[in-house]
Amino acid sequence: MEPWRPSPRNPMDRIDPNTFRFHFPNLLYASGRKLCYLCFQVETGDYFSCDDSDRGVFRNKVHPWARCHAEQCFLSWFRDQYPCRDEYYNVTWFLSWSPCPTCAEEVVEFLEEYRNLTLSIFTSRLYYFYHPNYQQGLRKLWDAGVQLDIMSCDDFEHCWDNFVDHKGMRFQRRNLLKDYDFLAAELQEILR
DNA sequence: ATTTTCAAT
Repeated sequence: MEPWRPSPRNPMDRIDPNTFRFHFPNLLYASGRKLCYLCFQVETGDYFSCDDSDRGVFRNKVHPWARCHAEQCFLSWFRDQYPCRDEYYNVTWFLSWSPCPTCAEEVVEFLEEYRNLTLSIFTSRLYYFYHPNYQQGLRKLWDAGVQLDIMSCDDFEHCWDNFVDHKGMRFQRRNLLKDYDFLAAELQEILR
């Protein structure tokens, strides 16, 4: 039987403001956030100019026969969209949940394919951070040269401006930074 | 501070 492979799908353009406010806060107790959002930007070439970056949003897919984490959706989309492996790429992710160990492995393989690609991950929350194998997944990313950080106020504002269908509404931090300090300390501890 | 989270005993 053929293993199921996630097929590239088009990313969303923008997230609904309420979806952003529900799914993105730095919460330690993130009850009900049973989805993961990934906002990305891809800059190409020698000059990483922000003006012509490719942007979009992925969410994990759930099918009766298979699942696809948001990161896997991105990776398969990227391989399809940017087949050139030698080009210089600067990729940034803003994630609502940090990658699971499987996705971390797949990202490391992806970075081995694209030798001139740099990846920065800003995550709002740490997914199962107290499980050793999840911690190890994050360390593998770090060791592979991925920049890893907890989403800060500036990151939230950047996402609001670029990935949220804000219809002119001004950015408000509200509870977005609620457990930032705890999560940032925890991430430092994991990567130490 | 310590838990239920890329849904499902």
